[in-house]
Amino acid sequence: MFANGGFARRAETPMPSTPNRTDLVEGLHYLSMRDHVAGRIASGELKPGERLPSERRLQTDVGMARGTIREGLFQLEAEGVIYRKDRSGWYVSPPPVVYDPTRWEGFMSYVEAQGRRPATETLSKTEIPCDAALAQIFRRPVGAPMYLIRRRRYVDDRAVLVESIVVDAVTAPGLLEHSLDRSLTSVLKSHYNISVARNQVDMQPCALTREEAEALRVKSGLPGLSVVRTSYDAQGRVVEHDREFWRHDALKISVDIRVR
Amino acid sequence: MFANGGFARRAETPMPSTPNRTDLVEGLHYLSMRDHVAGRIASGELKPGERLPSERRLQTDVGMARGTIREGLFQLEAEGVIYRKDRSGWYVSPPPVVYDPTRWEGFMSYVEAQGRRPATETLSKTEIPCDAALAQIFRRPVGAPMYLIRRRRYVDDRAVLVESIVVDAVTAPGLLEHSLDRSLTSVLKSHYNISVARNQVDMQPCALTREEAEALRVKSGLPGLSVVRTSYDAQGRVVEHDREFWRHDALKISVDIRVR
DNA sequence: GAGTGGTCTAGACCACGGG
DNA sequence: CCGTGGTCTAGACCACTCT
Repeated sequence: MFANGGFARRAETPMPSTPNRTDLVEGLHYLSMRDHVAGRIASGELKPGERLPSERRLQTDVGMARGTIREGLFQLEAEGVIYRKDRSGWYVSPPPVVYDPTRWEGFMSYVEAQGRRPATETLSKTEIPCDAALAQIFRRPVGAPMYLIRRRRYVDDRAVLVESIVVDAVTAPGLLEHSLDRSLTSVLKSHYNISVARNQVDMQPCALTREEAEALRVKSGLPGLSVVRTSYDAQGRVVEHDREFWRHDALKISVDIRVR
Repeated sequence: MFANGGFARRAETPMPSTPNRTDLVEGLHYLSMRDHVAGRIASGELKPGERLPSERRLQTDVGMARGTIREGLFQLEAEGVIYRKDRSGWYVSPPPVVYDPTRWEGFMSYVEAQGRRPATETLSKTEIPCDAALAQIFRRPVGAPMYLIRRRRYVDDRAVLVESIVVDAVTAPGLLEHSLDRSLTSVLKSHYNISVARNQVDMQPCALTREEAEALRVKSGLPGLSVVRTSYDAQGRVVEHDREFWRHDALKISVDIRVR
């Protein structure tokens, strides 16, 4: 298409019906470009994890300026269909993992249950003094000792989230000496007999700032999902405060609620 | 870190108050541009709902090409800080509404409870034959009569979501004759004695397709949040199947879960 | 070193809105 | 009508990866 002679006139069809998913012929170049690539993915020509042709290659393939090519790629990225590795190329996204905030299984469990391969990497673990914001959350004095744990988690070797966990050092003394590359909840349970009775979870679309973006090896400013979880024990004491930043295309939230 | 409890965008680097020349803080122009505008919003110079200067005006203000200006604006849009009305301009986003999928109050209730002004507009209501996908969800034969309701919902006069609701026509005969501009759940309860015992809710970042984008009067392909809810009664019968597309910047999800 | 995406410029024309 | 954002072109240089 758009073979020669410049521009196939934008015939802009009036769109009477409701085609919903597959928008057919579009007058806009970046949309045809998007559909061109989406078609090659849907047809199975390009499979999850595979690399797309380079932008300059696509440019000659479809005969558009590079900016227009990129506009189409950004759309597919926003849809979660493709993702990029910085300066390496564009790749077809694998399916998202399903997360149910009302369940207690940790990341390792539910990723594995979905037939994917989870991994956790501890980026840092330090003791910090409680600042004003944490003081309010934990109801502890400013300056009280806290543990700060930063971890990166993977699904099938793709980094999907970074998180910062804060735990009251008085509640779980010596926590940092344990291995934190698995479930933190189970460490708290088995070594400190702490169990969670209540979870407060907030989720919101966000943009990944430089720190998070670097940890996920993506471009700063890409859309992400922020998940903030505060866990309480039966006495209402804060056990854990966790702030996660997910790739926006890695996660699907699913909640099943029954009236009692 | 954790500087404040909210989700205001976190500055990557401190921004000097004089953005004249040699902004060495960020080597990248579109990031200084982004921070320039973000600063004017944070300082209160630009308030929620207000219009930003035009792109060409910003161009002369900060001395960059228009493409670079737009790159910065897209970042702020992804962060939910600003939004655009097609060909009208860029505006400062109002704060998001909080949605708890585990609660039963409808849209009208929880928006009002947050001091905002909700509104619902019925776009269409029709009877349709059950297709294959609906047949599976409702466990009804293909071709069985169904009601399809399309609505648009507002917060403070800004359209924030469009939804398509499907209800089994046999379960709620004559449903379309009632006013659907308020809570559908309460109509089902009061006129048909149907109450919901279980909710299955799925949420996933998505890109708004043309149909949804037009209904929200935004550009096709903008990031959004897809919320699919299926409601069941005490007998496990499907009461309602609802597919919502939200502006990505209009919503914050908050769940509070207690172990029983 | 070659190739990739990331950034940036300086134009242009268009469709649509009523700032 | 004029101004707006939306789209598109055709270059350029850079930082980074190693496809």
